[in-house]
Amino acid sequence: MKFEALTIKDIAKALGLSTSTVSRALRDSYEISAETKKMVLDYAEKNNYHPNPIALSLKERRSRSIGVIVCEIANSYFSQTINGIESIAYNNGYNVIIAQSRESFDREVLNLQYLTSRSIDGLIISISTETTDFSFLKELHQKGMPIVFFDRIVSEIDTHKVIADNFKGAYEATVHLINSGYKRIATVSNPALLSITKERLAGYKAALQDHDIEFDDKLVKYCQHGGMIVSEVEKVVDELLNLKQKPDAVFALADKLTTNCLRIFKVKGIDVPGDMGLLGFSNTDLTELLDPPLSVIRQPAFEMGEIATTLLLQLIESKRPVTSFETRVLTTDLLIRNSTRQLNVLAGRR
Amino acid sequence: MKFEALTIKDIAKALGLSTSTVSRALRDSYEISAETKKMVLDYAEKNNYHPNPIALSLKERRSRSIGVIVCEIANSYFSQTINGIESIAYNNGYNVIIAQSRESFDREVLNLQYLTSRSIDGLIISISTETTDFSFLKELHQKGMPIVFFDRIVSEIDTHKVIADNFKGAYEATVHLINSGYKRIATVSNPALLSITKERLAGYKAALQDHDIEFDDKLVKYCQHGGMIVSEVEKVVDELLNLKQKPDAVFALADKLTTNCLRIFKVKGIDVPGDMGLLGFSNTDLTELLDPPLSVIRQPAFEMGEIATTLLLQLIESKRPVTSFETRVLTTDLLIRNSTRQLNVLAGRR
DNA sequence: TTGTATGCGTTATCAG
DNA sequence: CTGATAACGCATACAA
Repeated sequence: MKFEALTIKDIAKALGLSTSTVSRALRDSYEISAETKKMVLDYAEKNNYHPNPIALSLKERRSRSIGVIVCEIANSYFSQTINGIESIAYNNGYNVIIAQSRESFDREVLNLQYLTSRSIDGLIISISTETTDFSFLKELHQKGMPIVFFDRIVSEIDTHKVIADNFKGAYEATVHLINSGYKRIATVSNPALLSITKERLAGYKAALQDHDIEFDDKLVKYCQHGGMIVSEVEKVVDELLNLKQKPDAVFALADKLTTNCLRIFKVKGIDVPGDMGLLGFSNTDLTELLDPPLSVIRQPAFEMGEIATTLLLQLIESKRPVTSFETRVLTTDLLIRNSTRQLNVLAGRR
Repeated sequence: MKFEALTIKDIAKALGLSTSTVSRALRDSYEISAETKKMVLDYAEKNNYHPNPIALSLKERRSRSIGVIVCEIANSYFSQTINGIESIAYNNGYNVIIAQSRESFDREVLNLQYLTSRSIDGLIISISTETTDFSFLKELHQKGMPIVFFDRIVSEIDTHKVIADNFKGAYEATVHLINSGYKRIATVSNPALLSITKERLAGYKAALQDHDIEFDDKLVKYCQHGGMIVSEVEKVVDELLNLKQKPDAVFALADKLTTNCLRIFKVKGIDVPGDMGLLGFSNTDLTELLDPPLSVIRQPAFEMGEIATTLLLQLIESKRPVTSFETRVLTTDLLIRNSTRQLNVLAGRR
């Protein structure tokens, strides 16, 4: 008892018409008589006819689906972004096909190959921490595949991009740490080559400079796998703690890094913010409920997903090749959690 | 400069062969001479040929993609499940198409209509809180669409199901609350008709009974929208707090409900676990870092996604109609967080 | 061993 | 107003 969907041909046979007549009737063509139209429409309605999207895709050379590649779905920032993507895609009749790179370049390329070659109309991607070779993406872009980058962008490829104002976010966060009395602020970050890392570190450095604090590159630590592996974060935290001149605060430059730093501090019995200040980028909606309530920089993930999708659909549906691309920069929110405890500690510190 | 992929026809023309020869050569058919095969393969390789998946889908009447409908992606439990789903799908060459019902029955049906009618080969779904009419799903199932339910299942439809042992999880959690000294344990739960609600409430009731605590239905509160709206949770918490005989603990029966209860208690200045015990189902990986560290029941979300997908692929790829379906029940983990503070409070309570 | 013809479901083009 | 036919890209039964 195999699933056999009703086709236009079935309707034609049942009604003694030709397929083209049925097709036109269904599309409400002006050249079909009212009665034929009604007959077809009624029959289609009653028998729950739906055009076969795959046949349509073949004909129209478009699949009405967009591919999304992120490193990991189970990450607040990315799942919120996908939420926004799905929201716009759904409203415009597009499917969203999800793939995860799991921070692996190889998987990213495989996903790319897999999704492309005509099965997606466009691509929204945030590249993996490992990716330094953009030739595949470049080629894809040159072949005419509409691409929108978000978060971890590839600056060399000229297309729409959606990012948070990472510079400003990091700047404000660093200033907040400085104003809270911290003097030696370390960073735990993603790989150095990632766009977000560069932008955030630049903001951090600018804030230090504006407050006459000397930049010390021993205080900048990188996690090659973006904090996916806890031990990796633990290693760099240990390195920081073993420095001759220990830092008094950590600025974590990504979601997983922030929460994993907190986790490691807890395990090691390091009191936050007593022994060590902590602030980081994070999009979980639980940061205010943490112990201590953690001040965080939050990215407008949902909106970023919405905007990326809107831009992508513009690219997909534009008749002429698009020549001018934009980079949307959204503001981040610095959410300051002033637990009483934190205030006391900070007061004592000053 | 439009994206024009290489087709089998192009290769045939370029090499002076017929399309069928090329097709067979590419599929490594035994009836093609080694030299022709090599010529075709080399040309395809050099020109980066990829078969058009849409044409393949039309021919084979399968899209090699599976649909996933959940209420919300940006929910730890569901994003973890999708992680597992994507993992298995990827390894088997299937696309994952995501759709969100946002706890709305109408959207769920629209998604269903949208994804089906031949554009997906199978469906993995956890129904929305609103859904009480399963006729659409039933019809789909009868038409032969392979379906696997997970988490919020539809017991009336006979197909594979993947659930956590909600009864046992809730039982153990309730027992833990009882053993911690709580005597009047309220529940905040999803709508009563949801499978998970029934199973969890049954576990809760059984635990009460086994410990000679009378069940009081005034202590059972439902949130129609699954805690998507904070105010909804706040309302039922208020109702509980206004009871003549106030509860001394809350057992939250779902992810969002748990964290939102904690959030509301914080806002209201209710100390957990001093003024009010709290324990709930939750899959965020931050519960141990919360204030207080929250004991939770965790579902094996990733594995559930993996198993659901494995079962679905079996259904899809089985030649004969499958007649015997199974319900996989995975054990939950009760993660007990014994903060010193909590221990003191509980010691004082006894 | 290779080529020709057909069909998957749909729409567009051309006839009638 | 309606019908026949070709085409989208591919695989395959059938011919050669």
